[in-house]
Amino acid sequence: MPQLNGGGGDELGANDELISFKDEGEQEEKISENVSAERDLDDVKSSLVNESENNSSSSDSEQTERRPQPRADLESYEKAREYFTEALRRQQDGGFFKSPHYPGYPFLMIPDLGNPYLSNGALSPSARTYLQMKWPLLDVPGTAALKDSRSPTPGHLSNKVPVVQHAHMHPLTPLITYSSEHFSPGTPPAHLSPEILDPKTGIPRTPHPSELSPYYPLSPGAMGQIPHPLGWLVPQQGQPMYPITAGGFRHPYPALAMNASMSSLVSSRFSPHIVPHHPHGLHQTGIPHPAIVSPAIKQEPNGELSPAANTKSPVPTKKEEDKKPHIKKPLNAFMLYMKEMRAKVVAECTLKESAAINQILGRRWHSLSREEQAKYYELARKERQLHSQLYPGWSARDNYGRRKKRKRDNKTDSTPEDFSAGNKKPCVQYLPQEKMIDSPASSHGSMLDSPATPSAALASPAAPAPTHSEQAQPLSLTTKPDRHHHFPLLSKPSSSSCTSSSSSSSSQPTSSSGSQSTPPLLSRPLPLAAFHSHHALFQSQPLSLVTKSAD
DNA sequence: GTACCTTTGAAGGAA
DNA sequence: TTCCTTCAAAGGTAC
Repeated sequence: MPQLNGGGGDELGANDELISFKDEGEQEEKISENVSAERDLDDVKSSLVNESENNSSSSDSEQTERRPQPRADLESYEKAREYFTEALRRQQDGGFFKSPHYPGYPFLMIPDLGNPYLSNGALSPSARTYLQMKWPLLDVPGTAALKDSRSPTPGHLSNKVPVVQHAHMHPLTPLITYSSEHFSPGTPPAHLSPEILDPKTGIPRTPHPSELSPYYPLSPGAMGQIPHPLGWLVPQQGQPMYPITAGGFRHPYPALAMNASMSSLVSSRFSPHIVPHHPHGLHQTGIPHPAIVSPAIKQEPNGELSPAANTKSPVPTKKEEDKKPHIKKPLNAFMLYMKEMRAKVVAECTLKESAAINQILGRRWHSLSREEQAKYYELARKERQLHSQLYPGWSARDNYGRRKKRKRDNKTDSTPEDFSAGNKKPCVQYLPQEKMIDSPASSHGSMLDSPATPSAALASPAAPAPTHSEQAQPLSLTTKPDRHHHFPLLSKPSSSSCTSSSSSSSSQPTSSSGSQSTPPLLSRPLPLAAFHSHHALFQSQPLSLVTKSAD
C-alpha cells in the first residue's frame, strides 16, 4: 500500500494512516494527551453510566461477565469472545494496541501476497506487530488463503477459503454476528473443526457448540450457503458469488480470494447467498445473506432467484429490479468500529437503545488513537475495494429509495419557515464562534481522518490535509463539528436531556444538511437510559470544550 | 409492522 | 469544488 510505503521506516505503521494527525508534532503530542484524557473521560462516563444504571462495573471483561445476559446465544458469544480476548491480550502484552479493536478482521492486515497495498510486500512494522501480536492466527490464515488461491476452481477455492475457517477460529469477530443472525444452530462442517483449534495461539479453540453452531450450522456440502463472515467471498460450490456480472465477476473474484485480507473482508459482509445462480439450490435453505438482501426474496418466499440476479441485465425490468438482490453499501470505518464495539458498550452501559449507544460509540470513535482509527479506515478501504471489485457495476445510488424518506426529510421540506429560519440563524452565528475552522473540517476533517481515497490519506501520510488544523483534534470528542451537526456533541446531550430543548433546538438546526440530526433531537426525548448516558457524557464534555478552546 | 433515532463515513448528484 | 442527500448497522421506541 502506498501509505505504508510512503511512511517508510518505523513510521510506516504509526504515522501513515491519518493525515490529519501528522500536521504538527506538538499537536500530536497534545492529541495523545487529549486522547488519553478522552479515554479517561470515556471511562468515567462509562463508570458513571454504569453506576447510575448498573452498580456493577469495573473492567470491561468483568462487566461483560457481570452484565445482564440479554440473550443466551449472545452470552455464549460474549464469553467466548472474552475468553479469546483475554488470551490475545496476554499474548499481546505490548499494549501498542490496547484493545482488540478489530477482532472482526483478524487477518486483514496480513501482509499477504495479494495485498495490493503493499507494493513491496513489506508491511509496516506497526502493522506487522499488530498482526502478530494481535492476531497470531493470522499466519495460518494467510497460508491457508494461499492454498485456497491455488485451488483450481474458484468456487472450490472459495469454499475452502480459509477465511471461513478463520472466522471460526476467531469467534471474537463481531462481524460474525451477521451469521449468527441468519443461521440456525447446527453442527459445524467437519473440515472446519481442525481449523478451529488454533495451534499458534495455543488457545484451546474449543468448538463451543454455542459459539459455533450459530455460525456454522451447515453441513460441509452446504458450506456455500453459510454466510460465514469470511466465507461469503468465496463463491459457493463454484457458483458465482454475486449477482452482478456473473461472468465478469468470476475471474476477478478468485484473485480476491487469494488475498487473505480481502477474503476476510468479503466474508465479513458480502456473501453470495443470494446469488442468483444457485445451481445447488442452496438458497432454499432460506438463509438470508446479511450483505445481500433481496427484498424480492423476502417478499416472495416461493420466488425463485430472479434471473436478473444471475446476470445483471443492462436494462432490467421493474420486476427484475425488484427482484435484484440488494447489495448493501460497504461499511465505513465507523460502522466497522460500531459493529465491533457495540456489544462492549452495551455491556458496559446496559443501554439497549442504539441511538444512545451510537452516541457513545461516536464519542469513543473520536477518542480512538489515530492508529486505532487507521485500522478501521484501512479495513473500510479494503472493504470498499473488495466491494467495488465484487460489484463493479454497483453504485451507492442503486440503494437509494430503498428506504422510505425519513420523517425529518419531510419535516425539513415542510418545515415551517420560522422553524428553519430560527434554526439556521443561530447556527450560522454559532458556528463561527464555535468552530469556523472546524466546520469545513467537520465533514472534511473526518474525511481527512478517513481518507476518502485510501491511497490519498493512508497512502500518503505526508499528504497533508492542508486545511485541517482541526485534524489535530480528531481525537477530541468535540472536534467533530460535523457536517450534519454543527454543534459539538456537547450540545446534543443538553438539548436532548434537556432542560430547554427549545433553546437548544433553535441552535441546532444549524446542520447544513439539516436533514439529519436536528429534528430528531427535538422531536424525541431520549429515554431515561439515554439520558443517563448523555448526562455522563455531558459531564465529561466540559473538558473537551476546554481543550478545544485552549486550542 | 414499520419508521425513527443516533452515530460517522462514503458516494454521488446538484449547483 | 462545494454542498447536500442517502445509505450503511443496530435495536429500543413510537406510531
